[in-house]
Amino acid sequence: MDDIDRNIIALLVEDARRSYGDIGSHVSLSAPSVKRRVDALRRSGAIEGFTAVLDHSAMGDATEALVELFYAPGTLLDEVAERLASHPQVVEAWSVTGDADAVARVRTHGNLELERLIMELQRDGSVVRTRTVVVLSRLVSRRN
Amino acid sequence: MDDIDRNIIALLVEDARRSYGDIGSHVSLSAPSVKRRVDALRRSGAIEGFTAVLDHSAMGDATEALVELFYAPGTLLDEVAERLASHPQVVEAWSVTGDADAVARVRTHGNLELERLIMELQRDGSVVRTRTVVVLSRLVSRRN
DNA sequence: AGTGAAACCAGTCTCTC
DNA sequence: GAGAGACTGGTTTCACT
Repeated sequence: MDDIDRNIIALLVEDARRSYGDIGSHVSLSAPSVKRRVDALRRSGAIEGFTAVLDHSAMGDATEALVELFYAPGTLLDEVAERLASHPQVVEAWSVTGDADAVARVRTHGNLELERLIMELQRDGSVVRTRTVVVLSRLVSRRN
Repeated sequence: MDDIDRNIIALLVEDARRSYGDIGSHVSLSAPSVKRRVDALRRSGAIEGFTAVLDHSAMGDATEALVELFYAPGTLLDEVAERLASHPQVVEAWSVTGDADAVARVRTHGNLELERLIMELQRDGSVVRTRTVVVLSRLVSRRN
């Protein structure tokens, strides 16, 4: 992983559909060389894949929230992760320090669906309590 | 925006470097038709772009945290957004309901840089208080 | 909105350095 | 590790439906 690799990654973060030749002209390398490096970066796991960046508000998912989750003592993380992942509205979730045990970032069509989701999360065994903050607006959103 | 568009979007979220022909064979459309739909989805803003998904822990950014920010009354959101965006470690930030005014998701090389970042955020005018939870592990991470 | 044909461009492989 | 060249396959435009 050298500066050229980091440069290639930056170019692919900016636009994942760039051609190898185009990337090569930015980093002074031929297309095959760029392909070899990108293949290596994917194999090493530094690049996990390529995805489309969506405008969810333009697609009906207008409500975002952070749900803090409090679990009963002795609850297993894998179990928690599995239950959270089973809800398609849970976009991201982390196990955290602090008074809550985990935080889930969720996206729903509106407050009604958010309310229903929170109740479902509370019914998923071992959840003792939740505390939700609703996202009013997105202040920063970096592509990486 | 019909079911075919939603299908095309799902395929591009899964792999943004898929060819139009490949997408077409999944949605029973020719490559040129798929291209026109993708162009339209980009123009409408539903698709904001295409990016590489990185493994940040494999690249030295091992520490993630959520920093709750409390601002002085009357602080302007645009100002807050600009100041947060000026720190490259701030990956995402939202204005939220609840007792905190905003939450920033940050990524640093380690606890030392996190500590320094929190102190810098506190020095950015109008910040009255911060409260930080450190991410212990990633439980769910959906690509969308 | 869609298709198929055609020209053009990009991806990928092998070989050589 | 990198480039050149050749082959394969993808992208894009156009005429047509």
